[in-house]
Amino acid sequence: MDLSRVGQRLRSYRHERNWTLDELAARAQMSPSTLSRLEAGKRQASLELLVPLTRQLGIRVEDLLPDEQADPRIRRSEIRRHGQVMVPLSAENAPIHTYKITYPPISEAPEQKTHDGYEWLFVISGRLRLHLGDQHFTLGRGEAAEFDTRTPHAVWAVGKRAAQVLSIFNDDGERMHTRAV
Amino acid sequence: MDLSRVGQRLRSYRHERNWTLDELAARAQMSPSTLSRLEAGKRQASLELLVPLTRQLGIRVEDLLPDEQADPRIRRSEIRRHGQVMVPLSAENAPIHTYKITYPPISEAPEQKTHDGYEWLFVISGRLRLHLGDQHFTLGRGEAAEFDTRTPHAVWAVGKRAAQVLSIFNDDGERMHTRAV
DNA sequence: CCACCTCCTTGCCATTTCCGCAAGAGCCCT
DNA sequence: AGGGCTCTTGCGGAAATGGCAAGGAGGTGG
Repeated sequence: MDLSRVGQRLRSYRHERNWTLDELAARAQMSPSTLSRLEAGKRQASLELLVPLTRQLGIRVEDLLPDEQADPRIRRSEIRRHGQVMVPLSAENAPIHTYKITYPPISEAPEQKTHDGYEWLFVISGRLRLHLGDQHFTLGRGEAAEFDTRTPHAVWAVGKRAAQVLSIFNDDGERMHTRAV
Repeated sequence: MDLSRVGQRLRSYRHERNWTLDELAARAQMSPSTLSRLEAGKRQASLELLVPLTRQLGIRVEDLLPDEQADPRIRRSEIRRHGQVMVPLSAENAPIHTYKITYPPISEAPEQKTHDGYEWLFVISGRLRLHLGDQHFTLGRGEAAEFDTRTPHAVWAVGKRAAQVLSIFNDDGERMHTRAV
């Protein structure tokens, strides 16, 4: 993010209004020299200075920052729970949740769980055991499955290695491809 | 504007994401102690610090400021031109422009001008002379007029006193009350 | 050409703020 | 008790701050 032009933008907003340095400085309750240096980029742009100025100019702080495509990269922390490592691959507020989940191999089936939602998963590596109600499945690398999570289900890795799984699910009980977009 | 809670908001956004101080500080390339003090309000909130943080958190700088009803007061400088004093009474980006204009009395009619737009005016005090194409009018206190500014027109004060006029106009050639809102 | 005005910039410098480091406080879990 | 995790804070050299006042730059009028 380029902050070097903040002062210039500030100045151009001031000029648009035909305000002098002294006038804006007085309205924003700071000395003209401070404002001059701020506009010239010779002072740090702190909120203490910027907020009164943007208020007087009728603009938002964001208006002083360069337009920027929102960063599309997902930057969330992995979540560790019951030995699983879940790496979120979608935004927190996204309608569909995507995770890469690493299941450690365990010898006994965990308890089956039930909740609203629909899940799709793909086995990247390892062998995955899926209990879905009374039915039992084993999925190898490259295999995929989808199921309604309102059915009691349990998922874990079998064998020696952990299983890496790409998991996509949503919160309500509908199939994902029928969701309104 | 209350800036004292900026740090608290920052912290709550971080907590929403279950990020530790060290994690966010590393992502935003600052030391944990700096971030700690910033969140505690013991450091000035400069853009240098805030912008990387808000980028990492996926929020805007404005999200750290208290919601505030936009100040409805118009705060613009008067414009002086040809001896006229124009006090803007509406925002710069408003669809309709409103001014209180003080016309100094002059003895000769200024040149008639033509431009796109529609104008409505009201005489607050003084006597106003209006030339509109071939037609000549004099307006006293309390009188109003409206005309298409594509017609050649000239406005000035006559008599000894300046005339104060409330003037409302828009930029295009339509009547104001027919504008789409 | 000089005086004057307005607008803005900048050197000065006492004072404040910054900020990384490392110690340690508080908390939870075993 | 001990260890791990998270966060806070004292310290001190370094950097930034900001009001004042001098002065530069540009325009206008005598």
